[in-house]
Amino acid sequence: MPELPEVETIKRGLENKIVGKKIRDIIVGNFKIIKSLSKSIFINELKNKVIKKICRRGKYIIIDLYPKKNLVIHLGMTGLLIYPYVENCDEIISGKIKPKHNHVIFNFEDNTKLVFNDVRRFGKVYLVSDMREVESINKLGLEPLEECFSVEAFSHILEKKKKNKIKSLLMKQDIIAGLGNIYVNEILYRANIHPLRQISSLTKEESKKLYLEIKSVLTEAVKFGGSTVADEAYRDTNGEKGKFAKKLQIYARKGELCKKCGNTIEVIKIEGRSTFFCLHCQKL
DNA sequence: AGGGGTACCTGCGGGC
DNA sequence: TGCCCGCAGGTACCCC
Repeated sequence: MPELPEVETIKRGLENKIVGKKIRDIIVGNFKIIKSLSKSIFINELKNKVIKKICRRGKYIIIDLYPKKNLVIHLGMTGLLIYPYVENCDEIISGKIKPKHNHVIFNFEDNTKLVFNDVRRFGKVYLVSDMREVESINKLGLEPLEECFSVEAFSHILEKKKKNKIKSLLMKQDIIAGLGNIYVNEILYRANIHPLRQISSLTKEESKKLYLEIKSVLTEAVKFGGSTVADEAYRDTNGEKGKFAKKLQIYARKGELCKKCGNTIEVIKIEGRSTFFCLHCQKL
């Protein structure tokens, strides 16, 4: 699912709409989604809390509540946050969003609802008093769109991880937080680097180009509200598709012709994930 | 340390 | 038409 641009789009959507609202009650349809607390505690703790602030870290959405608690949401592959959720909006938005996959419903005091819907149920919801309780967030690496992700920081990472294949490295959340399969494919294509290249083989120019493409692909994707590939699940909080999909030049384009050189786009599996590339533009 | 496999889920499209 | 297979934006855990 959602990688950094999609999660950032959802975060911005919620920010404009639910900050300041008070939670009246919660309906949890599937407790397997809820981590780190019993269901009754989860529901009781959330009642009467006010949404104070919304942040993003990697692919996580962090909702600060008052009195102090943090609601942390990871969308997995197919998680969605829909607001405002109204009866039958599933059909209006898209046949893809089925009410039977509404796993958590937040009812606000003004009678509006925020719905967490997730077909495949890989998503996770945590409620904690301290962010340090969410182990996986502690381990996240640099935020690629923040200043901390500088050319120097990136060179330092490459230096430390020389033996990795470049695609494997970019996919690691504990190194750079927020990249996933779509954007890694896209970034490597634009940087003309084969996904299986050993990091130690990258020239200075290639590393620099790669750094710039990470920043520019993500920035542009955020600007376009992320990517909804073909007719897949991702939607923003209003149920709208991400408009960056039509800008994707390599992802899911097996057999099509490379826009730069006209060669046929190939696909291989790397660590179990489909990896698309043009062997002419991205030499091994 | 890095690489591979599997598991967690549902739904869709293709091949037969 | 139906069944089986492989595939899908992620992560965690196991093994070598």
